[in-house]
Amino acid sequence: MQAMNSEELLAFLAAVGHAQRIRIITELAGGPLYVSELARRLGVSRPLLYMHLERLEKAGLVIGRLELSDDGKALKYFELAPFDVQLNVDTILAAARLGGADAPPDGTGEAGKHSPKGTPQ
Amino acid sequence: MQAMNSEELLAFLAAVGHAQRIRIITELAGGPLYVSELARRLGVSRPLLYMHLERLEKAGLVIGRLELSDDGKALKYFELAPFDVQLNVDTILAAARLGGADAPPDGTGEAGKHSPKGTPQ
DNA sequence: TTCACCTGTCAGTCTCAACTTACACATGAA
DNA sequence: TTCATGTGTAAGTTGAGACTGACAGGTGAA
Repeated sequence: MQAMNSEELLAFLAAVGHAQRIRIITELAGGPLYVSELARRLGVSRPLLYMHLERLEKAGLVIGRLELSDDGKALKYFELAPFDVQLNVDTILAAARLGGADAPPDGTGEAGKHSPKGTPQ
Repeated sequence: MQAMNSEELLAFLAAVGHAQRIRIITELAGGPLYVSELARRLGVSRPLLYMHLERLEKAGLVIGRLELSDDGKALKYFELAPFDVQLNVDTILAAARLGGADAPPDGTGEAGKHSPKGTPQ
């Protein structure tokens, strides 16, 4: 979970930055749940929940596994993946330096320019 | 920057979770810049940049101030606000507990339920 | 007066994520 | 066979955010 590039960081932030998905995380914090049960608890349609879970899984926030219940039914369980991300200027800059989708094509982003008053150009 | 509720956390995450705004943060990390100059550096239209900056400001990530340059021109400078957010299951749960826009109407979200195999209902 | 800067905002278009409805397909139990 | 349960996906609609272009205003300098 350390040193993600800007692409991964973006996926992570976009995944967590949504009310429904925060609720999913909150619910899964109590332990693994299968999709239909989770949908019932949240009052959300199953296809919609699938989309959110897919997004969370791609971002590495949840892990899904197909499990066979005692009575032979296939249940898709999801559980929280451990994650811990520090978010400040330094970590964002570090991610940007690692490149990724949104990295500027040219290295025009040197730090330390500070020109709050001098005529810029 | 500590103990934000789910609403604030969501605003923060949604603000940072966007490629363009990550680039804005990256650029502002080098020091304050006024809008037109920033727009030029990023190759972004000014109205669009305004929207992003507005969003970042509402989330408390940047601070804008109108400044008068030496030759009497009004320049709108933006600079990074200090921020440091830890993102893991605990901090998200803590934010959810503080309530906010996405908080569930009923307190159905107690942790510690763990029913991965027992018949849920 | 005109030019080259700047701020600020409005009215659009467009794209994509979010969301709904509906289907096909399994299983075990009545 | 039918019902209630589950998975998985393929349509569609919709709504919000992202983005563009054009405007109105201000300044100082040529």
